[in-house]
Amino acid sequence: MGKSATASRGSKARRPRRAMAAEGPRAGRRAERRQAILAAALQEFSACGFAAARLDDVADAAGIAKGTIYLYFRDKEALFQDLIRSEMSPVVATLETALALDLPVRAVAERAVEVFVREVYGTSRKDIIRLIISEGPRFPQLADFYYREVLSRIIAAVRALLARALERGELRSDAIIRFPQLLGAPGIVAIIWNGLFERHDPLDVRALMRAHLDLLFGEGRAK
Amino acid sequence: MGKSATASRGSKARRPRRAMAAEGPRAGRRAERRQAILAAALQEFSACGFAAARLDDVADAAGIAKGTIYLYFRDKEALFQDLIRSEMSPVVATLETALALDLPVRAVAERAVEVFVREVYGTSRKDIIRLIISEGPRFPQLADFYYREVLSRIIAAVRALLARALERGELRSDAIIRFPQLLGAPGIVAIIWNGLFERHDPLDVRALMRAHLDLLFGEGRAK
Amino acid sequence: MGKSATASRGSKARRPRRAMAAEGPRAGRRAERRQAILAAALQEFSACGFAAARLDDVADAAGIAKGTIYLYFRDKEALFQDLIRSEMSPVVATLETALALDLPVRAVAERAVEVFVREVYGTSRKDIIRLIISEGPRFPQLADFYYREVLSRIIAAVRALLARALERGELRSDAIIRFPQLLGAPGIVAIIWNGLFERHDPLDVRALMRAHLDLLFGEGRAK
Amino acid sequence: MGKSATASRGSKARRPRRAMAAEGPRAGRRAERRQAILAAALQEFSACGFAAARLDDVADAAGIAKGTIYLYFRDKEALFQDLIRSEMSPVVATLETALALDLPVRAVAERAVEVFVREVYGTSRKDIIRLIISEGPRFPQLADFYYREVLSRIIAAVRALLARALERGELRSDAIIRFPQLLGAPGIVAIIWNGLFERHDPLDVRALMRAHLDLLFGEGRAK
DNA sequence: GATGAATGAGGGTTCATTCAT
DNA sequence: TATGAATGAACCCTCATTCAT
Repeated sequence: MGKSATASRGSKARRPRRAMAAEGPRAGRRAERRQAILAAALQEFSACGFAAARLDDVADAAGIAKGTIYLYFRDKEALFQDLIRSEMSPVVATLETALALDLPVRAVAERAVEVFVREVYGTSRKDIIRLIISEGPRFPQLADFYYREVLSRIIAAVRALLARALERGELRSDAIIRFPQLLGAPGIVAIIWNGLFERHDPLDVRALMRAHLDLLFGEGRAK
Repeated sequence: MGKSATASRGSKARRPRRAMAAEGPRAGRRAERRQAILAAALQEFSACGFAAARLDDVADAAGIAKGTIYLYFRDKEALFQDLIRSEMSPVVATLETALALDLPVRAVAERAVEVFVREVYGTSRKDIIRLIISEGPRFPQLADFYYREVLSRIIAAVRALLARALERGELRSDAIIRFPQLLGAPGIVAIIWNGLFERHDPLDVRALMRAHLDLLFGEGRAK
Repeated sequence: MGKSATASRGSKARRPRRAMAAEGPRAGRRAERRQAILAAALQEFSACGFAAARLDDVADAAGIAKGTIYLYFRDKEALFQDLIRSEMSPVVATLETALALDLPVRAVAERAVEVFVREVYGTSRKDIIRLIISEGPRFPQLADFYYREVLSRIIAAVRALLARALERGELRSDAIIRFPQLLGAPGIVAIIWNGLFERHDPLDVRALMRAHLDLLFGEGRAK
Repeated sequence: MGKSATASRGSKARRPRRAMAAEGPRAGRRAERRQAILAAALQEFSACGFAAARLDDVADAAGIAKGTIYLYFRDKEALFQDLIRSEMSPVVATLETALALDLPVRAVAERAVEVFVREVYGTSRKDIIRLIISEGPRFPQLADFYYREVLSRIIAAVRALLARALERGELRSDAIIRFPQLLGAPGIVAIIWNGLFERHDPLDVRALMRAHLDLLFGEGRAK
């Protein structure tokens, strides 16, 4: 991630407090470490929750010393919040793009399902969502951020899509426009189910979400 | 003496606090206190999560001394699990009853929505469900219990209801029979939304769930 | 999360504090601290017994923070056991050497008495023995260790010595070969007496043990 | 123990603060309970030591409620000290009598051994001695009491016996007069051994003590 | 920068002691 | 007198955070 080459500085110069990640071999190394810590943090926070996760274990998993974490993050909470923030943003654009396609709703919806399954449910972002659900109530800033940067944007895109569909007569009712949450509900439920009951009763997410689309739009296949 | 198995301390089976539950003035007082502790615990666990909740605060909220908790619960975890178990069981029967009514699906579904809104969403049981979602992954026993005693029973009742409906031609498709989770999805989403985004964008649960029913069964009103 | 086995917390094998013991400036400092803690622990455990000793006081006496103890010892019990083990082992070799000398029994015995008085009775090892006597019944592992690493080796050395003496006709009877404990008995009694009645009736250990040897071997002086 | 019959009082009379255990059915019951508590306390203190013994367990073992203990003993320490005091006194007289017999030392010594084995080693008094050894250093009053009421009296009796023996030429030396502790040493060692190493290497006390007498007085049998 | 030893506040749990019944 | 529920101080242990190297 961004490991471009810059002029290596004369080795005696006082190192310049890193004003803003000027790209250099140093900056590259720095970004790598940051990523390693975030990855380890995701692992630990997912497994234990915020309060019970131990920075000791994060450091171990990242292959660094405990103190080093504090060179990259102010404290445990900053690490946690940065983690959440950094993971979700990228997927939004992809979803927005998928939802903006000028196709029949059903087709768009199926693509969005694909994106969700591939980019969220099938990756560690699923765990990020779980963390937001679990810890969000204790971290209002986080919920705020998530609402502002992720949810509201997706909801807006969904609303636009559905408005188009309504005009074209592709929608049975306006219920889902008033409550676009309903479109994402099976995704949320799948993530929760996966965390709690997978071993009692495994769930086929894709099938679940397709079934949901069938209910919303009728049985017709699209694409 | 802690966890290592070396220091021998004759294995005095911890005497089982209260074998008898003969109703007496004592038993009444006891049950009251137990309830007070559970109520306080719900408050604390909901607010902080299991790990971060402090028994000191539970005691304060219950108006008792810290040590008293241990007269009623073996330890923090037992308190937590007892809390979950004791709160959820009662509602199951009510839901089962509602779902067993021999009426059109839509009518039954609306009644179930009512039960949910009144008995779960409108009460602290909503917080219990949040706790199960948040802490369940770290307490497999809890998830097991919840699946066995609550979910599987409700799902069975839902399936029975839907099978009846299918025979009568009241169902557009069998999708929801294959994934009865879809029926509960809006409830779950509402609870989560309530915890995270209520202040950005309040949600009318009843309307949300009605809208969902409209999507599933068509716009027709029932009852 | 304590003792119950329910809350799952991935079994992160506690990383083994210090694998390497390569002598460095760090290792030296480390060993010093360890010794300081052990010395403080001896003081506290001797004064209060295992159960009543407070790690807070150990830390104070060692001039460190409470938490630091746990960087060197797993828990209170490990500290206790390590203390016992580390203090007693060194003296065994010295005693074995003294007992293996090819001299008349009486002479050897007198040297052993000297070793005991100088290396045990006159040092804090006396307190270690008191601790073994007091706490051993509650710490079978400790009694086992002590029997295996200390007592049985001394007894074997004593038996060898006495067997030689018996052949040479230096022994009045074989009684003491059957019960080599009798040779050490005055040492034990002296330690106990010292702890209990020193202020009522001080005891001259050396004289006591010499008198005992007189009884066992006759009045003859040796050396 | 002292269950004599007195006039039972009219049941309305204010109970008279029990000035001094006036013998009555009440007093008898009281003494019984006291004994039960002491017996239970001996069990617990022996098994766990003073600090680790729990009054809860004492109460359970005595078949009474925890609070009741405080009707008979001021606090945990008083219970402990009363326990030690009450158990040892009786045996002193017996030993004094045995030691005062006008027989050859060896014979007297053998009788004393018998008394010890029967009245101490074979009974729970052995545990009392263990407790004095273990806890005495932390309870100076106890050591004082024990020295005054038990040890000094036995030592005096032993000295008198040995003085007689010396006059009659039954003694090889005066060593044992100077250190009468030597006579009891095997008893002490046996008690300690029993607590620590019995399962590694069981000990025949009687044989041990006889062997010791052989060493002190020569092989001759007596009686 | 990186390290990891050290810190010490904090929280779960125990248990001697009290007191209302 | 007897009870046993209730108390709360005390203590072990953890872990986020700091800082000398």
